[in-house]
Amino acid sequence: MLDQRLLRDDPELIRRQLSRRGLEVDLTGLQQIACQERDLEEQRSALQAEGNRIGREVGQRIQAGARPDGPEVAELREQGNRIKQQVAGLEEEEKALESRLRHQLLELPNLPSAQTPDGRSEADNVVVKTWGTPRQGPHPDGSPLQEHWQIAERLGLVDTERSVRIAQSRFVTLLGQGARLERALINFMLDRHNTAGYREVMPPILVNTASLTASGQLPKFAEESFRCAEDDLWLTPTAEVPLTSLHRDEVIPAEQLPLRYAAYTPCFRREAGSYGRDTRGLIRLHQFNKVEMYWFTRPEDSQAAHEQLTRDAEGVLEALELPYRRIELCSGDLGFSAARTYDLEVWLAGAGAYREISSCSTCADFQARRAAIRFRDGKKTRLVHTLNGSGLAIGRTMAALLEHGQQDDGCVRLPPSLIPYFGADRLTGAA
RNA sequence: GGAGAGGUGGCCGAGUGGUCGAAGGCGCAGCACUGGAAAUGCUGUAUAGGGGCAACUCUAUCGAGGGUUCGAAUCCCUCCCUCUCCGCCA
Repeated sequence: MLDQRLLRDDPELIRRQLSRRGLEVDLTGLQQIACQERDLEEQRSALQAEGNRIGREVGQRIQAGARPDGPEVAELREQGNRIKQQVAGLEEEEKALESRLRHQLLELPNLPSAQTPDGRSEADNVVVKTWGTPRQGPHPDGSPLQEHWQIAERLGLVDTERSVRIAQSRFVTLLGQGARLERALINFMLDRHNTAGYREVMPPILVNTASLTASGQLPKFAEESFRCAEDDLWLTPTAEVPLTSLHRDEVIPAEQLPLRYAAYTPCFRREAGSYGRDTRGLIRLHQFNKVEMYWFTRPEDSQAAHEQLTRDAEGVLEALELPYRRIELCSGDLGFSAARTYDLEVWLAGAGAYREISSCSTCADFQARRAAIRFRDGKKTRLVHTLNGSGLAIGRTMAALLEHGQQDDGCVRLPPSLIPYFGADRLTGAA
């Protein structure tokens, strides 16, 4: 959420920054509401001060011997009642304005950071670096490299047809070595992050409306999440949601910062409006597994933290020997809560394309303001900065491993770092 | 699901209509004392919003929301949460 004071003082700055996202908004109305609300508050609190004074005086007179039902007390009562009515009227107006203001502010995305490059769409994103050598087909025997879903089905790692029976399309059932590899990847990543100093978290994956609002999924993107209608609970679309709310409404002691967490959770997304896209395989599912990293930092540390967070995600890809590149998102392609984002794209050898596997963002104080997460800075409290990054999306990691490690004898070789977790150096489809 | 108890400041805990943002204690910070520390003493120590360059000041907040009253932590209503016991259950 954007700062109300900034809205009152410099709406032009907000307008300019939002237009970098391709969002043209007229903020004059909103600014007026904000100022009007502040004026009302001033009037109201002055009246309340007067009312408090009268209340005190009644008490004093009665204690000094005045009769509670005498004329002088009755006069004060009369005044008190008048003020009470006026206050009630002002309060009502104020509440109405406040709620309008809040609702509209909750709909506005974060301001892009000064470092974020300008641009209108995905096409304007910037390749920051590439790592590793993308494997190009075909196999030595001349047969083309396969896509991960072909390999997965051939080796019996997944069962798509039966998944529809159990749930719907866009769900997957992992079997045998497929299930085992998924589990190995989760453990591998969590252990890695643990060693790097992230505290492991296993949060609830049903989250309430306040949590989704705090991290920015609500109110604007309600159609993206699955909802349990009878319970004010939603299936979390990412561990970012419970991790943000882990410290919602808290004041964190400054010496505890930065706080770093890593959580594995299943993630649930309705993927509304993506009909026909990525219909095969593990790329786009209603339910997928992900290990998420999350930082709470002092504002002055968040930029360095963003680099470190991204490096930590890259470290997972490097340990798995998967070629990737780092993309910096342009202002027009930023997610709702992000001020600045690096996407990591892994090379899918069979598809012959880079595919997003991690998104590492700093949200500056945007989520912290929604979630009221502060830290103590001397005498004052200030908003923290929050950062999140996938480390990594498990299904997409498996896809990349299958495509990257496929051999012409039909099996899939795994990187050495994964062998202790998986218990074998290759997938053969036996078991 | 049934029965009971309870939600007060960073923590413990007092407070059943009047000047209470709230006694007392703990903790924390500063100062004094000390060679240094402990102990002791003194002082200070909530959050949010508004006004002011500032000192400071106004308003709100005792789980949340509503009500009664000139005045509510205290009385009334609704809701939420926590704990204990019973039942059920991975």
